[in-house]
Amino acid sequence: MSQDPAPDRKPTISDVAALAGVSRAVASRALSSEPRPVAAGKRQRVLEAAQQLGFTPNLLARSLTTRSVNLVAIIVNHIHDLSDLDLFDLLLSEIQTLGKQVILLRVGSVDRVEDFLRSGIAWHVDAVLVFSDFADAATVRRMFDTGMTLMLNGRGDAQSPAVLADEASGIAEAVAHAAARGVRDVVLVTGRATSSVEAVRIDCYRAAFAQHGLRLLQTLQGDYSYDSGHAAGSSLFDAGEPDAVFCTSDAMAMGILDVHRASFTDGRPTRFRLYGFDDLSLTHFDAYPVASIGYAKRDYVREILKILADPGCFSPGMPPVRVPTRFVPRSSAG
Amino acid sequence: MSQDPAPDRKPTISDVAALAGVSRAVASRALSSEPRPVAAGKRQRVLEAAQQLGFTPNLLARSLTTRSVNLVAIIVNHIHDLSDLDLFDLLLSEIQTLGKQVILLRVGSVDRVEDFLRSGIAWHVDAVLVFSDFADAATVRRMFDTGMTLMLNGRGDAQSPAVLADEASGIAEAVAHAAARGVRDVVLVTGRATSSVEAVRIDCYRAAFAQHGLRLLQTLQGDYSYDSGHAAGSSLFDAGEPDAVFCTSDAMAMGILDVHRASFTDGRPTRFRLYGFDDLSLTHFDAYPVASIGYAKRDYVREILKILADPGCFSPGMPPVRVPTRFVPRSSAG
DNA sequence: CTGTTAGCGCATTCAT
DNA sequence: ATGAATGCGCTAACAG
Repeated sequence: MSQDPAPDRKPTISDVAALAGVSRAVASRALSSEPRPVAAGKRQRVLEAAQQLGFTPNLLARSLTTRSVNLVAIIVNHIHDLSDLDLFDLLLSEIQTLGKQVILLRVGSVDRVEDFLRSGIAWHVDAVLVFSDFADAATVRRMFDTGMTLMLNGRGDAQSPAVLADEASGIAEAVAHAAARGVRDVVLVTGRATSSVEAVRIDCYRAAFAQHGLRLLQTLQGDYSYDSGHAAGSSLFDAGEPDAVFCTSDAMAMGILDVHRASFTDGRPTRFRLYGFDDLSLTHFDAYPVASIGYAKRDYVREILKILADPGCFSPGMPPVRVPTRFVPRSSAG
Repeated sequence: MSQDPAPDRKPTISDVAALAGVSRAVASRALSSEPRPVAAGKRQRVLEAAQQLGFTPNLLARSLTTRSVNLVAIIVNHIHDLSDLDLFDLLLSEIQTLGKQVILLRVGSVDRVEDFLRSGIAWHVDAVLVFSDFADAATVRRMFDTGMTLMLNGRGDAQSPAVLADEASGIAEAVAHAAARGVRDVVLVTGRATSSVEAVRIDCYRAAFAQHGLRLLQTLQGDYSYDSGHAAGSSLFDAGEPDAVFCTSDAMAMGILDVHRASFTDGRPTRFRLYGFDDLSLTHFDAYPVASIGYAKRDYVREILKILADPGCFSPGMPPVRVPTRFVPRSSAG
């Protein structure tokens, strides 16, 4: 009981209760966001007392009993995992709208990831959004004291909800676009196929090529980066002259574009058509008019938030939510 | 006392103590990272018991008494405030190395910022890194229950430590570079001067122009973005032909470069020299060889971490830590 | 060096 | 509808 609230100490709910002349329990109920039974008069007095004292509930103490911190973790390998900043900006903003705050975990260079995660508040978050492919769903579930692990990295399982881009649709559109323009021979520039997402992506391209009777002259391997695209650019014609080059990231396409800028006039191809992937906002810059494949960020974020806001909407066994990708024509593809 | 640890409940320190046959206090001390007096034998037993039970301390409970959560908040307006991703990536990584986790707050679109901050765990963080210019030091201190608010937005005061780029050095170098190449007439493209950082930056340019006897034909105002640079590009020659154009952001310089790409051959100027600001990693892309001004990100992060790791090293009244900027020549400046 | 005790601030029984 | 009492899991203060 705080008969004499120390001037330097932050007011607690006991102080509020004392000032309002009620018990702590009543004060707690009156201050609760949930509608709990409290006499109207007392509720009023409690609210006024809280106001007057500048009372702020201690959320650490609260979470001790409620077992909820209103915190969600976002796990990335590096910052660049969020292939586009606009996506992350939107995601962060929307999560905050839910009244939750975001703790950002970069596991790229952490040696003992599990220890690192366990020894921080992140262990107690209400939900985990996994962009990094550092672990599969089962491992992630073991690493956090939460039932809600949202797999966005393609390594999910039936126990955890997942939201994934449906890459097939966009890739099919892009390849059809090329085929319709008379493309016959193509080159594919990929990232490392260690991530399952990339493996799927590559399969989609292969299938689409086969369907349209396109000939795959060669497959070059990069690491999604601009520099690796630049490097791939040098060996682009090693296996013959392609009519089109498909890249599994915009950054690599930009590297290639820069190596072969002479083959483009006003961004339009004279030697081969160029297709990227991700629909980076950067492709709006004049110098990199890279035709790309992407999904509506707003839809993607909406699906994530739907699950975050109402975890009950997912039950084990449900398939991943799919957000369709679409082909985004730009001059590099003619 | 947990005589019979429920199988579904996570083991607490009481369980560990019981299994090890010691009191909770001893278990607590043995598990502490600080070196506390415990008999070697008991410490061993406690550690084994913890191991065996898979005990993980509840940091929320711990922080309730220690009043420290090992959490630092980073406040930005939008994600793009971290003008370069590489900086943020490094910063995040280094903070984690300190054993702290990062909660990222985007206050850009939040209506009642103060309420938002108070109603989340962020209120309890150990330190706050303020990149956003949404508030001055005094306000920020009121918004968090922490003594450690690190001002990185130029709105600091004597009570809080600050780390700032010393823009003068780099700007002086850039302008000197231009003057040495015979530049006489210049145009300045700025962001909104509402932020004090931008105001300082503009003053530096003006002073440097005056010192070298350069004539400022006109000042165009953008908002740091590529699009605003693009827009400014159209009115570049309204007040005469400049020999050089200085921009207070690389993005704006890139917009201008794209509007006037015909005036550059292989990135080198034929009509006017172009200078940016920020030294974005993007300027390594061939298409945007923008000469720029920047600081060593590693130094900047190191200064921040120095303060974070040892808050005692700052005492009220100390001036901001200054990280020098340098001119980074690239072909756009000839 | 060790065990007992008393909180940290809050939500939640369970009687009334 | 209310209040007294209990517990969340842990650390700190105090005796021994």
